[in-house]
Amino acid sequence: MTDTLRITSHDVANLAGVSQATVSRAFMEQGRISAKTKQRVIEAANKLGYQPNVLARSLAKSKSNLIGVLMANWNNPRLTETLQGFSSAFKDAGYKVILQSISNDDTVDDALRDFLQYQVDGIIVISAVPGPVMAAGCFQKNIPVIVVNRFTTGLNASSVTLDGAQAGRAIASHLLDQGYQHFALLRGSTEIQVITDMFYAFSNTVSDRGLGGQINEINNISGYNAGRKTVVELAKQSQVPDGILCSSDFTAFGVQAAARFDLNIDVPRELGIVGIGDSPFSWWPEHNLTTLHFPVDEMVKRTVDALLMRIKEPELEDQMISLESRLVVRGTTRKTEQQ
Amino acid sequence: MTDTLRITSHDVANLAGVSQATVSRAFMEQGRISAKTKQRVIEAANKLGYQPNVLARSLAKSKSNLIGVLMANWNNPRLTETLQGFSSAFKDAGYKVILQSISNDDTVDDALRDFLQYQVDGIIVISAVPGPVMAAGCFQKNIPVIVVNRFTTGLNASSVTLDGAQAGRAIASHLLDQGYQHFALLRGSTEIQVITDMFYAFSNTVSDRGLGGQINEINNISGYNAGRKTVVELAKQSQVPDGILCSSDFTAFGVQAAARFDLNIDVPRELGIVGIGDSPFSWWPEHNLTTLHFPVDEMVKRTVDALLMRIKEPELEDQMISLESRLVVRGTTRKTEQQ
DNA sequence: GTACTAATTGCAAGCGTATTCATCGTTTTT
DNA sequence: AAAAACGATGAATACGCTTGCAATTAGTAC
Repeated sequence: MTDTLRITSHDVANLAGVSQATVSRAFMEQGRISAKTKQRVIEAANKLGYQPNVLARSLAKSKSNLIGVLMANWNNPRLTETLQGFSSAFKDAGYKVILQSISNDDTVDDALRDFLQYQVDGIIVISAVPGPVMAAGCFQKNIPVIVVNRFTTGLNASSVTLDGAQAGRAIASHLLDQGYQHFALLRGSTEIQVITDMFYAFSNTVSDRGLGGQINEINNISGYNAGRKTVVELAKQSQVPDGILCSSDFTAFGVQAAARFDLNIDVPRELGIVGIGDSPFSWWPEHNLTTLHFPVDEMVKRTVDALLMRIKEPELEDQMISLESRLVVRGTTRKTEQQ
Repeated sequence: MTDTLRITSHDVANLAGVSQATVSRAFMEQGRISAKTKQRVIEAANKLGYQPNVLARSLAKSKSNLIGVLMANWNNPRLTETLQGFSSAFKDAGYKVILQSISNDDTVDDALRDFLQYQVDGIIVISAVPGPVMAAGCFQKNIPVIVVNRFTTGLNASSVTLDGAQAGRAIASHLLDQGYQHFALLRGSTEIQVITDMFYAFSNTVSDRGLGGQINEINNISGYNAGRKTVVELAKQSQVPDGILCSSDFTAFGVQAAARFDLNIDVPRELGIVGIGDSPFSWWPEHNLTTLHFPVDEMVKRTVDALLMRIKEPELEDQMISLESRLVVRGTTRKTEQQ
């Protein structure tokens, strides 16, 4: 095994007959160097197969060009798209993404600690919330943190989320317009602020209409089977609502299945179903789900812009960005033609 | 803004009254250091909020503990699960994952070049194949490359894939056992070796049975709409087969939709449909798809093991690992009871 | 208490690049 | 033609850590 490993700028310098500093300058954007020596250096580098060592560069510049991304939910297709978006967008901006996912035994803060050790220039947390201590640590080290898809406040971190209140109003309006009156609101964890906001706004909108609409809020329901079982249970108690809002598409699909396979309830005539996320297969005719659109591209863009801005100007304040989204009306809710 | 930034081992050394080298040893696994000074150092470090700089460590040790993962297909849920698996498994092994995804304009090799600049200790390429030049470059630098979900040979890279031939035989056997005879094989790109192997083995198995089974292979069909449209077209020409194997679940769902909504063909009686991937929602009763299981966990484990092994012992040879998988028989193919 | 060994600790030289400062050759100005 | 201004280059140092080597201390046996 011929050890051609580890070609450094010194090797290139020797071959090109210049100093190491000159090689360094040849590989920088704004390097003060004459065109022809640059040319010569590049040729020598190519001949040797030289690649600058980014780690050494990072050390020297005290800037890693690394962004730590923490992914806490791999089951939502729109969120994996978001992850993809981050990796592309940061690549275009000259950064690399270092990825971690949360497993059961380790916490958000452990992951953040690892990021700090790698000297990341910024941190994105998807669908989880950092602990206050760690968030303060990042703040003190001047490393911006942006929380995506979770609202959080008082934490030295920005956040980018859907506008839960706006969404709740939009969904309620649509359902009320279509004559639905008795609602069930199905959600998983009670600790997700955006959903809380959404359900709150939903309830308020229903009360404001003053038509005597009723609301039954059921927690800890998440996923297909849970959604399906819940509706069957409600039916057993003769408490089937005529409108169900689910905090995820998957739950909504389960609700739909209950109506279709278990209870023989006509959707959307007897029951309206609304999901959240606009999953890539929710438009398929076998589902045809009315669902809240999830603006992946905008979420990525706003997040990346905010983070890069903060990296460039550390004095900036945290932002709470909430994105408007629209309801995609399909076949699981009634639709008036004149709309 | 009190600039408490950049606490180094020197700062800790000062506070603890020891040398910087001692601080370094306190933070290493196998550091030759007495228990009580270690204790003292740790306390000082905590007081200052010190975190070792992994970049500097990597530079000094010529080992980055970084694994480059290149993701080329974000539409397949089983592959994003695989990505998640990699990030968890490498974390447990003391590595971090640096993630890149392929967009239209840039190539696999560009991404690999970036990985090399970050001095990664190993590279995983998911659903894409490196160019020969770059693969040779990695080999020369002694950085192991493993290609996942694509078979490739003669490239100084290992590969981990499904065993296409075994899968093709299993699927053909099942369909023939159930009396299907006229087949269509739908695939996307013709350049995926595993699918080629699968279709080849499928065809051979059909011929071997000698029942006069026919096979129509159709290329460049990928995704729901393409699958649906294709079957409708076949129907127009009265060439509807009685068994269809699709190179992805999504295509299979489209085929199912054509039968259900466009052509009113009875599945599985008149038409058997088989997908590949066992998508997380393929078991839902509205789909109930017979599909080839995708062994995510095993694929992750075999890949990680192979890569770590190669990092530890660079002399090892490349491996071509192919994983057996089983057909999950559900409602889109006939099922004999005595099975 | 002495001599010897083993365990700790400090010193200093890297790891590969960026960057300040001084030097030197060029070009422009008058 | 001399002075001034400028752009290109090299020498040297810093970035924060690891590690071989030497020096020191603690530990053991006699």
